[in-house]
Amino acid sequence: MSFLTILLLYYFESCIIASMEKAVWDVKSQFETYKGEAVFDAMVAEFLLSDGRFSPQMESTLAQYGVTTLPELVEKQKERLAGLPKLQSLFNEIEMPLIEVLWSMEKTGILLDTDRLKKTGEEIERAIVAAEEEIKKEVGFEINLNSSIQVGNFLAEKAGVPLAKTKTGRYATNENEIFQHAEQFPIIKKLLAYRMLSKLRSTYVESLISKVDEKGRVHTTYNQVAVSTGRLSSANPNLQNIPVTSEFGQKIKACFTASADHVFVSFDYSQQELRILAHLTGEDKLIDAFKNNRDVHKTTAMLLFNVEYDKVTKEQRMIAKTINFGIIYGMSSFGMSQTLHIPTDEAQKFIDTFYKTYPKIQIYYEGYIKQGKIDGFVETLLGRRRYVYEDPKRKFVDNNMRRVLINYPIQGSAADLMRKAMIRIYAEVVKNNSSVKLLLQIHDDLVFEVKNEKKTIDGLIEKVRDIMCHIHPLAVPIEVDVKRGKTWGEMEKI
DNA sequence: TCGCCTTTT
DNA sequence: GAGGGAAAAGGCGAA
Repeated sequence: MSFLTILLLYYFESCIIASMEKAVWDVKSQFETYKGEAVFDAMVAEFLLSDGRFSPQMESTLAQYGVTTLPELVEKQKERLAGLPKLQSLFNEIEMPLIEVLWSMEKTGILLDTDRLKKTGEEIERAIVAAEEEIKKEVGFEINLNSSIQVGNFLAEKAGVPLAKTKTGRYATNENEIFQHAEQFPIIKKLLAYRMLSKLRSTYVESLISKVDEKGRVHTTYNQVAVSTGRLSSANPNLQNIPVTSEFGQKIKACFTASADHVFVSFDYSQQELRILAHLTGEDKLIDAFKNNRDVHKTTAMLLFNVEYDKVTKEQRMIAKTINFGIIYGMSSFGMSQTLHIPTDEAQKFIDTFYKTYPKIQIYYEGYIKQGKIDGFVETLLGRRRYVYEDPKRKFVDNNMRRVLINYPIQGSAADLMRKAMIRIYAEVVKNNSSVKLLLQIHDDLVFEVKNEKKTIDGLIEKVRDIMCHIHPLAVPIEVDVKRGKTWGEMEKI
């Protein structure tokens, strides 16, 4: 057989394979129908190919490509992907295989102890009634505490609290705005307590109970194409924003329970975004800190305030932590001044000192933004793209775009690595193993339900940790914190 | 449907 | 001189 013949055969074979794939919009929502079949998800493809401003919609995508049916659309998407090798591999090796993983997680669901949640709900209810009574006594007339307009009017005009206005001219009553007057006006603390409880009741007690199936489990829906950085989102119910901070929040989380003879085991990437920052920028001081397993916020504080590592105070560490995360998000001096409650010029000084401390971070970002403007896009470690566009409706395009771009390679690469790890974990640990179920992903955290046997748990920990830590080697070691517990609210580090 | 507020990572 | 942390979901009031 000549070389040409082989090439031709290869060409025809790939055409046949390509033409056998079924063109589908949103495979996951109809997974039972297409299970085991070769499919091409046009929605998922369009998520990679589009400019990232909106989630892809079928009607408008068809119109945009000037076609009327899915096979015509897919043909054109394939042509585009063929010219973009990195995106093509991302599509074939990450995005398409992820569909089954998410489908499986959704279908499995998580057991909710509704009796316990109802009791917690009653406790919250009592606290709400008490708070409401106290507040209403002080207000002196009928008021709906859930109405920010009524509350704003009362605080500003009756109680005399000096409140700022929102952009639409109402009084701003958000926590950040009113908390600064809490000492002078004690009603504010009661109001904030009421708000927290009321939020817990409506969003996390009543709504969760209504979503339990006949087996006592709740099933979220993961959206693979909602977030341009490549993070997942979770809805109906959203299990990615279950409370963690307050005491009642913990109690709600403790109502998510492992089934009989099972436990939860969770794996949490530790400081993953800052490790990726160290990797992308090659900043030696940050790399050293991670290599030597030092506290990264403390390290920044040490360099920023020019003190010994062991002499860093709590407050210095807190400031350093704010700056570390602020840099990741492209925070402005104003944003930082709000968070730290300091003047903007002081915040600006911290930022300048940060960049002087870590010069390679500044050099990296200058080159990265410049290249992004030249190419018209920026990309993550695995080649996910964010196109640089200008929104004519917004005034300060450059600043906003800049913030988006600065955050993108960090959050996006972290999301890439998590997606890749989930696929390997599913294939190697979950799919053909009835003792292990993958239930949840909360951005840098995976939660499994595992048969409560030492051998199974130990095996899972070894395997999952190995996959997560070595999924894409960086210039710094990757670390994963492992926890276990009978409920999601009572996980203990192991 | 929009605006405000709150929750998470 | 404005307007300023990244990205989501969702409840509720007001219109």
